[in-house]
Amino acid sequence: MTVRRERADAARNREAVLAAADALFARSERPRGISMDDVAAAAGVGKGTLFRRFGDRTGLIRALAEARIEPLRQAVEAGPPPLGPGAAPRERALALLDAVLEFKLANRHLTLALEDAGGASPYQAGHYVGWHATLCDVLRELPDVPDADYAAHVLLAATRADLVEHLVTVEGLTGEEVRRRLAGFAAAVLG
Amino acid sequence: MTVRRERADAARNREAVLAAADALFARSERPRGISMDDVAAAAGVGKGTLFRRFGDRTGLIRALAEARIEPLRQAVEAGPPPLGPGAAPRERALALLDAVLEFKLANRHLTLALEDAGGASPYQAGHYVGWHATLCDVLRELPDVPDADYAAHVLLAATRADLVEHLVTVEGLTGEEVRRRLAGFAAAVLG
DNA sequence: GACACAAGCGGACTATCGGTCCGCATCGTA
DNA sequence: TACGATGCGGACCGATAGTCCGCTTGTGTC
Repeated sequence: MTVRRERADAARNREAVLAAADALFARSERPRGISMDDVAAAAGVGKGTLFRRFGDRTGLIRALAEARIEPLRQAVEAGPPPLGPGAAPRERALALLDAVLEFKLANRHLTLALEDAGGASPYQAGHYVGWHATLCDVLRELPDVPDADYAAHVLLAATRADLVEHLVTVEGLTGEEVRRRLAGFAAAVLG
Repeated sequence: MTVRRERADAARNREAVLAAADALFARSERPRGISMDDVAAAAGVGKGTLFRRFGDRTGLIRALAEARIEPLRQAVEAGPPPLGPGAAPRERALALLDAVLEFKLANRHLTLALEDAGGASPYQAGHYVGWHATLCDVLRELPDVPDADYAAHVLLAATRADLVEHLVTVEGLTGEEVRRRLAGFAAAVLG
């Protein structure tokens, strides 16, 4: 069983595509406005390369998001409290929600593209399932929250990309204000 | 100023299109899978007729939804309590949320199509703005809810079509169970 | 270094879909 | 019946996701 190493040019192209797509999505207001041709051209590769590597448009966006989310996932799974394990339930729940919101604020366009992606339910994406699971676990330890599963869904729904986008661009809030509001709301829910 | 009456054939076609689209969206699991050609064919009209009447795909879906939502809007604006004006704030808020959720449950595929529609933010749609405004007004009268504007957004986010869809099809809840959960959560938030 | 073969590349090509356009049919009216 | 306005329909267009296959390039072997 020899491990097939990735060819050097393939690795180079993968990086080029991810970097180009990242820049493109970060710059654009409307995710749907960026075509796969755009990404291929910006990365200086052929379209075939894109699709062989990432399967389809959704796959590309997911790969992009997954790379960005990874540090957060690590921090939640094995980082120091209050985000990592070991913190008091209430503090950890608040820290998780704030971290998720902060991530979405920092990557607005990308998360918008991700939650928009191709009609696939955002509720089945790996990162969402992970966040929901840990939030559930934590909420179950709080006596004031009767229905942890549902409460976790709703609290995470408060961080949805298009809601955040609306609060920032239409209602004119700053990122900090949105974070304060979520913190206040969540604190009330957690009792 | 003579009022230009709608021509008889135009009215007939409009009804045919709405009925056909309604049936098509109700039947299909994935809104994106239904093309304008499908609707035109099912209604027995040409594509041009569709677009002249409704502008674009989003316009058609909105027209469809608007017709369905109208009774709910009426009931909220001028119906009897607890949904209509005059009820105690807490009861009215709970009634509104339940009514919205019930609507989305009864029109799952249509609301899914609506919130998906063409990259347009669901937060700027007329019905959402209306629901949010009344919910805000009502919440402001409750001392236990500090940030009415944001709380209204989050509570309405708890009724989002794709979340409801996920709870029903993936987590296997019944509509009644979802309603109970929302009611429990909202009751806790309202104090 | 030369060779052979697998892995990867790229961009022309296809299918589909939203949306437009315009010659023709139909309606309402005098 | 005749006529102008309104509406119809489907051929057509441009864009875009995704496929395909002949060619190139990297890599392990002698």
